[in-house]
Amino acid sequence: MPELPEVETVCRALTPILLRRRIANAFVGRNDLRWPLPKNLAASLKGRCFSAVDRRGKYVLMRLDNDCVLLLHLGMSGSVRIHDTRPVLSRHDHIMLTMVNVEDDVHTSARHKYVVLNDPRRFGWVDLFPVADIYKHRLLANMGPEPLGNQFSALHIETVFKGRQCPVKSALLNQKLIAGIGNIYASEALFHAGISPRRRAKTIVGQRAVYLASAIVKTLRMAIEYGGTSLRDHVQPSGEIGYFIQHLSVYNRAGQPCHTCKTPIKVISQASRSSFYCPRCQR
DNA sequence: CTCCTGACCTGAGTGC
DNA sequence: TGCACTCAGGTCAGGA
Repeated sequence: MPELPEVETVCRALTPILLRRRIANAFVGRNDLRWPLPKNLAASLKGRCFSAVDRRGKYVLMRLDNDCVLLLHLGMSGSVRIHDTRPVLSRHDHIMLTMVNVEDDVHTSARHKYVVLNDPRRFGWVDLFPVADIYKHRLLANMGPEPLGNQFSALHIETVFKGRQCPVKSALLNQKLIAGIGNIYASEALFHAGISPRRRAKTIVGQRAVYLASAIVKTLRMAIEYGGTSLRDHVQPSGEIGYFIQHLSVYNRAGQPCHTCKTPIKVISQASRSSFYCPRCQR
C-alpha cells in the first residue's frame, strides 16, 4: 500500500490512540514478516507506554517510555486498524496491541483500543531498538530528506540528481535521494510538473527542478488531506478508505483521456515498475 | 558507485 | 467453476 501520504494518515490516526495509554497486552502471531521480528517482541512491549509517534519516509516510528523505538514499515500490503472492541483476528492480522487508558486501571473496557497490523503479503517489517541508535539504524541512516520538510527544495533535487543517467521516475523512487515517494506519487508529481518520466534525472535543472519540487510537495500534501490513495489494500486506521484515488491524474489511468488535453494516458515499464504519463503534457 | 532484474508473498483480476 | 497467468502501493541482493 503505502507511500508517504498513506503512512502519514496511519501516524495521525495512531497518535491519539497510542499516547496516554498503556500496552496492556501485545499479541504477536508469527515470528517473521519480511525479516524476523525482534525476539520477545510481545514481552518487550507489554506494560510499556508510547511517548511519541512520528513518521520518517515510509516508516512509522513509535517511541516508548523506556527509550526504545518501535519501527513499522507497511511494505506493499500492510495496514493498521484501530478497534474499540476486541476484534476477531483474521488470517493476515499478525500483531495486535491492547491499549488501556493510563489513569484507568479499573475493570472497565470502555476506553480500551485495539491496534491491529494486517499484512497479507508480509513485505512489511517491524523492529525495536534504542532511541540512541536511530540515526545509525541501517534502514534509516541513508534516507534522503523529507519532501515536506524544510531541507527539501529544487536545489536539493538538482544536487542529488546531478550526473544520474537513470530516468527521473526511477530517481524519485530512490529513498536515498528523497524519502517517502513511491510509484503512485512519482507518476502524479511528474504529471503536475509537466515532466516526462523518461527524461534522465540529470536533466532536471533550473525551472524544471522548481516545477518538480513544487509538484511533489503539492501532490503529497493534497494526498494526505484526502487520507491517501486506496487502490487495493490501503485503508485508514478508522477503516475508511483514502479518497485521493478520485484525484489521480495519471496513475492507473492507462488509455483514459488526460484531464488536461484528452490524449490517452500511456503506461510504460521503468526498472520493472509501471509509469503512467500523458505523452503530450509531459516532456 | 549506478542501474536493472529477480526475489520475496498473497490475492485479485483476466482470459480461456 | 476451474485453471493458468499477470499484476500489485516496496525494498534488497546480486550482477552487469
